[in-house]
Amino acid sequence: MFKRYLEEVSKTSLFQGIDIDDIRVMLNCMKPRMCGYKRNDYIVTGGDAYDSVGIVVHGAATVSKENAQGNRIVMTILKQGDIFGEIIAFSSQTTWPATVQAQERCAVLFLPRGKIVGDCGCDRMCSGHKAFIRNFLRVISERAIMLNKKVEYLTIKSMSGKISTYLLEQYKKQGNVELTLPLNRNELADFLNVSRPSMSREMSKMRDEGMIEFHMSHVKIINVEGLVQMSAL
Amino acid sequence: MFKRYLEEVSKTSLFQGIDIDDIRVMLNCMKPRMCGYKRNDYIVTGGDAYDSVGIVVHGAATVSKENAQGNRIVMTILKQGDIFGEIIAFSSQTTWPATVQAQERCAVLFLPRGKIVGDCGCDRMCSGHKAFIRNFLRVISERAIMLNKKVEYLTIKSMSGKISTYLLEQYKKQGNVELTLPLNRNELADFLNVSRPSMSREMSKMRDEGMIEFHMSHVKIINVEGLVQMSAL
DNA sequence: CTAAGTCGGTATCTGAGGATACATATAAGA
DNA sequence: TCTTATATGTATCCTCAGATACCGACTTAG
Repeated sequence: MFKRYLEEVSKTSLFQGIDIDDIRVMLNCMKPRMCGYKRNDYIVTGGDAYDSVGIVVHGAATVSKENAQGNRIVMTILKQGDIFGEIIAFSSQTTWPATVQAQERCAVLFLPRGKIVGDCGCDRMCSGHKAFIRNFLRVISERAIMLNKKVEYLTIKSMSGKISTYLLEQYKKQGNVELTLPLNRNELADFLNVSRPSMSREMSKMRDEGMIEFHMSHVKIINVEGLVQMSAL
Repeated sequence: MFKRYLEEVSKTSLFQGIDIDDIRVMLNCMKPRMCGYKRNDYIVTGGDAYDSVGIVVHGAATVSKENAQGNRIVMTILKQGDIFGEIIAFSSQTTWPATVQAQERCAVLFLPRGKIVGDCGCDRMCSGHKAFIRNFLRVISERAIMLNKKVEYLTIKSMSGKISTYLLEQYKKQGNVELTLPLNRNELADFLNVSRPSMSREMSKMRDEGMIEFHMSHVKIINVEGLVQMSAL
């Protein structure tokens, strides 16, 4: 039944490093639900009863939320292999906090929340199950770490602080004062939760002060110490 | 060996709902390390090698981080029963991201990260182990959900938006337009990441506009619709 | 009962950064 | 190649909220 997508499933973060035969056994054990959707179909709707983690085995979907007014805000885009609903699987939450909608024809595998930590028939853990649980823990942990980082950025008050913190982090990650930013100005402004023109203004100011040089996505840090200084504001 | 603290351990979120005899078996199985500290001792230092989840079984400790400048910022205070290091246990992170320091004489139980999903000797899951794993998943999930909520608040630009969102959430939770705020003004301002006087000013403005009434921790919502309107800004 | 501390509201001043509009530069397409 | 769309830099204006100071209301300790 799931044969067709076994390949895709094995590539997802949740099944990473698990033998494909074990995955077959586990899927039989967990009794997942496979659903197909066409463009613009609602996969899950915010407020609906929650009972399963979703895996996009094919296609793409958008995760959106609407505020009290009814303005819809797209939060992320799910691609093949991405999962959704994993954070609330083990919480006391009983409804979907957001809406997931098919961006194109797509297929989704739903794993019942209760079956994840082996409430399934098999007494002993199926052989891949431990790895699966470890993967699940890893996925949630990484989400929490990512959110934590986001909170850190949002908590920085001044814009120069945000920008220099971001640049220093990239510097640390890329190990070179000549950086290639992975985000364009719009995305970066969005990530730092500031307006694009203001960010440009600030970056130009930093350039005038001799802290950095830049052209499009290329940034060169001139004064590391100065940036460190600014990052604390 | 751990008998003395078995009672405390059984009350922590990680061991919630597990039979005390099972806990004893599990502790033998997981080979945790029990350490005692006196006031101001460093329990773990940011940057040190990470290998275990910590449980404060007695006393209190502070979690702090220092920025590039060297300014130390206290992030949370751990009380008896609280755990730390749980978010990175299953990530690829290998060092402690923050420093934990004893605020008073205290005792900490360290559970090796590798032993949590039963790499221990016992082939089959010890009977309480599934519940333990489920608890662990719940704890991390709830942390992620909390962080997610925090991000949502921090992302709201205007102060009136933050305040009305907060009040509406409390309204929803308490089910009554007459609210009792669980935070005092300082804490609330801190949570919303704004300055206290500005918040007071804004709340007074909302009162003058006939949206709310308040006195100390008691707030009465007069115009729910109006608040909904504001929460979108 | 006084003194010192804590908590909350208010007023004034100021500046960081948002909104907007527009110019330029790069990329994509016809 | 010329055209169109998208990304980026810049200038102007103006608002929102931070900093600071101060007052009054309560609380707690001596």
